[in-house]
Parts: sequence; structure tokens; C-alpha cells
Amino acid sequence: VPADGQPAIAVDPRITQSKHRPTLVDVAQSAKVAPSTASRALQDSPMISAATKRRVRAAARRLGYEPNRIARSLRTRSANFVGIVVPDIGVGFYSRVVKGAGNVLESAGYQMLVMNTERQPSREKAALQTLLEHRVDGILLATSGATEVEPRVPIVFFDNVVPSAGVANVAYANRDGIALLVDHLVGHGHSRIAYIGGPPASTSGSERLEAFRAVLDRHGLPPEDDYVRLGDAVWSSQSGGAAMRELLGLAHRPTAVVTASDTLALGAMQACRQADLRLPRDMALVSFDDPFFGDLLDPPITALARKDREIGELAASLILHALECGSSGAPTEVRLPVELVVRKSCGCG
Amino acid sequence: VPADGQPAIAVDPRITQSKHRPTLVDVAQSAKVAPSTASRALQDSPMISAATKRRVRAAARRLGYEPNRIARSLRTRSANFVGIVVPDIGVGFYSRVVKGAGNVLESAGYQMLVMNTERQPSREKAALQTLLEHRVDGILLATSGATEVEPRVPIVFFDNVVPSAGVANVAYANRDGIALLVDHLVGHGHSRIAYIGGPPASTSGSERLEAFRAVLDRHGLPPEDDYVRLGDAVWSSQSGGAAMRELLGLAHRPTAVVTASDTLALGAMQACRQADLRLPRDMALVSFDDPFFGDLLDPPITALARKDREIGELAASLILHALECGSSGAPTEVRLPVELVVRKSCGCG
DNA sequence: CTGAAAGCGCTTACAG
DNA sequence: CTGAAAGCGCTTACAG
Repeated sequence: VPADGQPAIAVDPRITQSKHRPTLVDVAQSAKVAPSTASRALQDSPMISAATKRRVRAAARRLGYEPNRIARSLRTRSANFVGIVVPDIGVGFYSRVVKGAGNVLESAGYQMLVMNTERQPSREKAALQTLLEHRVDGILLATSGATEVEPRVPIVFFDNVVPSAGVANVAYANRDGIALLVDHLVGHGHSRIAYIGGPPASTSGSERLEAFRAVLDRHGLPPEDDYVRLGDAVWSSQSGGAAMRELLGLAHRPTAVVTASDTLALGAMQACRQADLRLPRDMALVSFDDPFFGDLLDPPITALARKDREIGELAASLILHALECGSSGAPTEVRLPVELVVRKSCGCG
Repeated sequence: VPADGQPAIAVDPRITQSKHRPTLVDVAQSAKVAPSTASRALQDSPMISAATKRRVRAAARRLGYEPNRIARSLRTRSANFVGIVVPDIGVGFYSRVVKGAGNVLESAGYQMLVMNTERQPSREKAALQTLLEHRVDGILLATSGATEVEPRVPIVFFDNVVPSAGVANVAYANRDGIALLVDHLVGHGHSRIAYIGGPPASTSGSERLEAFRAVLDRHGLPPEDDYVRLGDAVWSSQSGGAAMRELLGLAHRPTAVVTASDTLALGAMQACRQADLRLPRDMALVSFDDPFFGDLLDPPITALARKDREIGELAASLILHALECGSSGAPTEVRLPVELVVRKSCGCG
């Protein structure tokens, strides 16, 4: 125990504690400058002489100094964090979005806080709350419910668009995509075209469904309620398979099917295989999202090219823009153009 | 501008600033208690009377108070963060590990900081540094190089094992897996069995390769250098395809191939298709990692069942254990048991 | 060019 | 049961 009045430096317990991580004060003492000078030197401030900078840097290296970002964030009132919340990080689409966003954010000096909600509204709410408590500078949100968020920080919605909320929205051009798919099937001469989609709770669900009906109408094909089947909330392959089985059980069977996602398509293909149907001979099938290695499936599937990573990159760029320039005016809405990859499941080749 | 000596409360500029986020001091003032009392009340400390707690909570709600975790972390000297660094979050394996780890960590009250390195050693080093600066409590690391890390915090290695480092290692039972695969092909009567693997720089690369040679030896099959081909550093399907083409070009062609990953297998299958070979008639193929919807491939592939999420859950549990109980003694090594999923590419069915 | 001082928003001994 | 005070590790006006 140090006697009162004794200089603190000589007996600083921090030096003796083996587990102590050096602080800026330690560096400053070691370099014989004030903490403020050490701080500026490590920031390479123009206020500091070259010689001093060298001394401070040497001291920092010698001590193995690692700046404490927590303290820095508290002081500067900016964590340099952007949160991203996704329904299921295990799903390829979301993990690729996260990847794209992470790269853009990192090169701008931001850290990304990934929150996985498992599609539970309660977890989404909690995730948002946690992000706010961590004082993130902005949020990238693929909401799986209609969470009404009071934007205390800029928000960019992706995948599931929330019109006129946040600073921006990013999603695929759903209507164009469905049009491409249906047009192609019509080009093959199909007129009994069915649709296996996701529930309309999400943007992708509602827009794709709506577009399917609209495009059929444009072609003068009568709407057939039996031909529209919706899968479960997670767009599972199981529900895609179930939908296909229902379609196959119909008296007046469709000759072609559009699925609104890769998982739905995969489930539908399994169902066809189990029913001993040959694609595309007995049934044509095209899908919105191209499955991973869709060219290796039996048959290779005709689908829309993936640009998942770009969605993440775009969303990140938009939040960065809002952080740097301030969010002004109405939210931007960005739609990623789609592109048809023609393979064999449609009847081509 | 407030006159000196005037009570601060009446003119507190924070109240007038519209963008000000309420602090604990605001809550305390509103509830007419000391900040320390407010802090304890919100922590539901037994020291505080029920009536006071109620008042404080009401004030917090009224003001829309969100505790500042940055300040909390600085004060308690624990960020309640665990970092996880992966070579490529866009790859299914890693995203599922992240998912598993995240769920375990979250239910233990930790936040997860995901770092994506794109397999660049420099980015991995930077990621580790960043994590340390954020004062994470522990790290989950799938290193893509032999990063020698001085563990200032507990580390659990996964995927790529670093023996006798960190507090624990988690990986698939690589040797058992390869044995299962080769044994099955031998059971089909194959004796000319080739191997398409990843480079031995990683645990999965070296252990699987080594096991392949050992199992061949166990079966009394002569080692054939031409039959062993290694893909590129990312185990790309392109390199798997190239390897398969080399194999097909051999004078004394193999009759069966073991691939060390799903991507390698997929590339190899593409190469076979391009060469107009029929699987499994012209060539049997089995794979270590089961591709996504491997049952829908042409032909359905025989492979080892995936337990990626479990690897993440295990790694997270191990780091949690180390954080709570302290890391004692030699690092634990956990090997996830493997399981053969028999389909048709091997020649069955 | 350098330093002393204040303060970011919490928590936690310590005292009552 | 409650409060006053110190301090986590930084940064940044302010003064010299």
C-alpha cells in the first residue's frame, strides 16, 4: 500500500498487475509527454512535431498499446458502428447481403453489428433496441414484420421495403422479374401457368404475387385461383413441395409453374421427382431466385440471376451517404434490375 | 445563456436540444433521486425500495431512456462482446456457424462482432486488432493462415484447428469422414479411387488428404500420385472442375472420386457433364460436405451430413465456458462426429 | 508545438 | 434504503 503523498508513479499498481492493458496515460508517461499530446501524436495530428510523434509511437509499440475504442466512442459520441438485422443469417441471400454490406462499411471505417432474428418479431424488436443502446450510427434492416420503428438513427430498409420510411429502400425489381419469367413461359406456348409464392406479408411476397396476376392479365390469360399457391412464412422448400403436390392433384393441371424463390423451386422439384414427373417434359418450372449451382440441378433451372451482394453494397452505400450528408427529403427507393438466366427447366435446350 | 449561479436544472440546455438522447442523469432528475439510485433501480438491485424502482422506471419510460452501453462497458471494463472472424461469410458453412454461435452467445447476454476476412491474412490481422481494440471478451477464429496470435483474450479456434493454442478447438472429424467415404467406394468394388482436395494449408486440407492416403493404405490399395489433385486456396468449384478434367485426361483413369468439399464436388460434376460422362455409371463420386439440396442434383450426391450450425454452437459454448470459469490447462479439442448420407452418385440405388 | 482540465455516461465502493 | 464522489480511458476546446 503506497504511503500518502508518495508519488503515484513509483508505486502505480497498474505496472505491477500483469493483466493490465496499457492505456494512453501509460504511453504518455513512457514517452514523457502529456496524455493530450500522446493522443494527438497517435492521431497523426498536424499540431505535433515529427520528433514527438516518433517518440510516442515508439512508446506505444514498446508497451503493446491498443487504443480503447470504447473510451474513444464515449468521448466522441460516435461508435462508428452500423447495425444490420436479418431474418436468418443462415440463408444464402442474407449472408451474401451481409458480406456485401460489410465490405463497403469496413472500407469506410465502420464496424458492422450483425443481428439475427430468426424471423421472430420479438427478437427483431430486441435487436433494434440493442443496436440503439450500442449507439450505432445507422441501421440496415430487413424487417420480417411491419415493425414500426421511430428512427432515432438513419435506417435503410432492404429486401422487405417499407415505403416512405427510413432514408432509403433497396430491393429487387420484383415486378420486372416476374414479368421476365412469365413472358418466357408464354413464349414456350404455355397458357396454364401456376404460381408458387411466399405469403404477401413481405414486399417480395406481395409484389411478386401481384405481378404474376398482372402479367397473366396482360397476356390475356384468365386468372385461375387454383393455380396460385402460397408457401409458409419462411418460404420453405417443404411448403414449396406441398404446393406443387396440390397443383399436381388438380383435375385441370397446370403445364408450367413459376416459383417466387429458390427454396420454393427446390421443394417443388423434389415433389415432381417423387411424383415421377419429368421436368420440363411433364412440367415446366422457372424460379425467381437462382439456386446455388442451379446449373447442376436435374434439370438445370431457368431463373433470375442473383445480385444479393449488390443489395448489401447498395444498402451500405446509402446509409453511408445519409451519415455523411444527412438524410434529406423523401426516402430513396432503389430497385436492382433483374436478368433471366435461361437453362433447361423451362423447356429450352 | 444561463447566468452563473443559476440552478442548472431550470436552464439545462440538454432539455431544449431536440436531438439530445436522455441520460441516466435525466432519468434521475425526473424521478427526483440520485443518479446512483436510478442506476440501481434500473438494474433491479435489491438495495432499492419497490416504490423508488417504480418511480425510476416510470421516468425512464417517460423520457424514452435507452441506456448507453458504451458508457457502461467503459465503466465495467467489459464490453460483453465476442468476436467471430471467418474467411468468407458468404459461404454457407461459415454463415451457418455464425448463426449457431450467435444464438448461443445471444442467449448468454453477449453480442457478436462478425469479421469477414475474404481470406486475406492482412485483413485477418486487422480484424483481430479491431476486435482487441473493441475489448471483446473472447474470440471465435477460423484462421485462413497460420496467424500466430498472442491470446490477450480467450480464443476458440474452429474449422482450422491450431493445436495447443487458444482455449479450445472445434472441427469435423476429418479422418473419420474420409474413411467413411473411401470405405463406401471400396464397398462398391472400386480400386482406382482418386481424391480432389483443398490445399494442406488448412486443417481440413491436410487432415483429409492425409486420411485419404491412410485409408487407401489400410485397404491395401497402392498410392497413385496422379490420383491426388488439390484445388485452389478457396476450394473453388472452378478448381474442382479443373482437377476433374486432369483426372479424366489420365491414361489410366480412376473409376471413382472423393472430393473434400461440396464446391469441389460441384465443379467436378460440371466437368463430368461437359465431358459427357454419366455419373455414377462412368464415374462414381462422393463428397465430404453435403451440398445444399444435394438430393436434387443429377445424380443425387452421396456425402457427409452437415452439422455446421453445431460447430458454431459448440465454439460459442466453449468460449462462454472459458469466460465464466477461466481457461485452465491444455486446450480442449472437440471433433464433431460425421455421418454418411447415401444417395446415388456413389453407385447405390 | 505542448499541456492542464473538463467531460462523455455510466457503475460501484463508501458513507450515512 | 439513498446519495456524493470517484473513475473507466479517451479527446478536445482552451490557454500558453
